[in-house]
Amino acid sequence: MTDRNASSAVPNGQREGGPRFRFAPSPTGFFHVGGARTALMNWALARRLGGTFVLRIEDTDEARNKPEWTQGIIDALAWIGIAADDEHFEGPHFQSAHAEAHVAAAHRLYEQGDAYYCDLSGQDVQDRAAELGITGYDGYSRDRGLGPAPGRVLRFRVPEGTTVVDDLVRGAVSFENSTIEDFVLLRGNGAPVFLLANVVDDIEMAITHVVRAEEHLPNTPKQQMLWRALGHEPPAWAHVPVLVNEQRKKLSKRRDKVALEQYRDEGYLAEAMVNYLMTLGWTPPGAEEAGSEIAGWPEIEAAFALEDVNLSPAFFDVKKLTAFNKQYIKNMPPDEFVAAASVELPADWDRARFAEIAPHIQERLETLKDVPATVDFLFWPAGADAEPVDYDEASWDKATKPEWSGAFLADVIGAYEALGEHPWDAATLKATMEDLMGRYEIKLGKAQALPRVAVTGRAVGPPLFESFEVLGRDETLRRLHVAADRLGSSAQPTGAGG
RNA sequence: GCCCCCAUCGUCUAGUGGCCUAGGACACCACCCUUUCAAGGUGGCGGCACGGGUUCGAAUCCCGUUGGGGGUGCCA
Repeated sequence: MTDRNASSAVPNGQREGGPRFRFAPSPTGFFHVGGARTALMNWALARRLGGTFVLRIEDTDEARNKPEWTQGIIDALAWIGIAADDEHFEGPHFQSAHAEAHVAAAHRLYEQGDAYYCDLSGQDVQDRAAELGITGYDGYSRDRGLGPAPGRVLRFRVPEGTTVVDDLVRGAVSFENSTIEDFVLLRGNGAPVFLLANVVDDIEMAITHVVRAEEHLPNTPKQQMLWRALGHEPPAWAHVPVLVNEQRKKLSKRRDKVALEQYRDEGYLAEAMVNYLMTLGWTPPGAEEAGSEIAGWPEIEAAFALEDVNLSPAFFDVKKLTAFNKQYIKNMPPDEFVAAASVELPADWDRARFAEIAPHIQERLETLKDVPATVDFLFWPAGADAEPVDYDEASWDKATKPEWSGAFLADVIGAYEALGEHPWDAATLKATMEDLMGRYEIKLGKAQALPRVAVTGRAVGPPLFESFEVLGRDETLRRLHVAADRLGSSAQPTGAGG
């Protein structure tokens, strides 16, 4: 069955203008990461092959779909680089606008004898199946010659034989037509179902390549029969594996975090998301030699091929996504990073001050959301009447544990104050502290512990001396004194001294 | 139940009969570097589901088993 000889070259029915791909989401409220992945694949192919990416909103389920969902889809696509104003982009088209064509096609099928009406209700079908010991519809009305009437559904007359689906990623997949029931085309109320609408629209829009998730594979033989019955050669099909969760179940919005928007809001970069999504089932060329799977869109677009897509479901691993995100943040141009990170900052935080510390935190972040907590100490109220530093007590305890800590802190304060008019810069601050270390026979790693907790409240953070420099002489010394006082008073009982 | 798909380290993958004593990435561990945390460097752990074939030779081809997934709507 793995006859993967179908080429990615345009198959039959190509019209001028190159191959036509399509992405046909239904507007259900948010954009699924799995949808993003298939959209990206279609986009890569459409652009490289000089074709078109058609966006079609499948909004035929009136029960749930609002105009804003459509805008949400367009925004989400734009976020991952699929721009509506790109020359390869077409749409959005709305399926609901073609309802008449769908119905007309159904009638044509009926006229041709490829479809017939049936007056059984869903319950009737179930009852008969139970009685006959079979599943699904048994073809009860096939030869009853019923005409259209309210309440009657129109069913496709599945022919005998075998239907072979030529899939670009899986090869030839064959289905025994006898296992496919006469499926519904028009509901009892006359409304067309997805299977039909989808095919009619694809034909109408001259789609040459249908690239979608594996869950649609079982629908494909039915759609292929429809294409033929409607007088057209089917398009090239390609079913890529689904994305699964840690339980290996298809990602679902009910139990899994699948909204693209959510990742965006949580500080993930579009480029990282795009790159990661494309590594699910596929590897950018040269990744092995480079020792990295990080690849920009141009590279991906130039190399992506359906034939190279892996066949098994892939686990959407947020940990790996996060690792990619960290890489991308680290590699951002500095000014771009400042701009992106600033969005996460409270309005009253001084942007200029943030820009000073930015280079020192850029390689320490997993997401943009981590920015505020990393630099917050620079924006705490300053001055004599400011609130006391909110120390992380565990860090404080550990930093004040060494018996020399209090004396060392006092020395640091003394030395820093002795700097007088000397520039308050990181290099000076570091050298000054290092001069003191000899007396205590400690290394910088230990020496900086208490000063760090004193000024930032925590045991970890951006490089210390740079932080002191950005914070400024007055506030740094003030916090150092506050800590010394706190240490002094707590040490009082045992009369600890220098 | 029935139909279809799939099966390489924990995860994502490279691999299309000999280059494989199976390579990379993420995660994890250790060490180095070091101003904490990161980053970087080095090393390590860890896999071809099982059983039959075919072949001089199989992770790669065939069959079966087992396991996983998807679909079975008058949803899309």
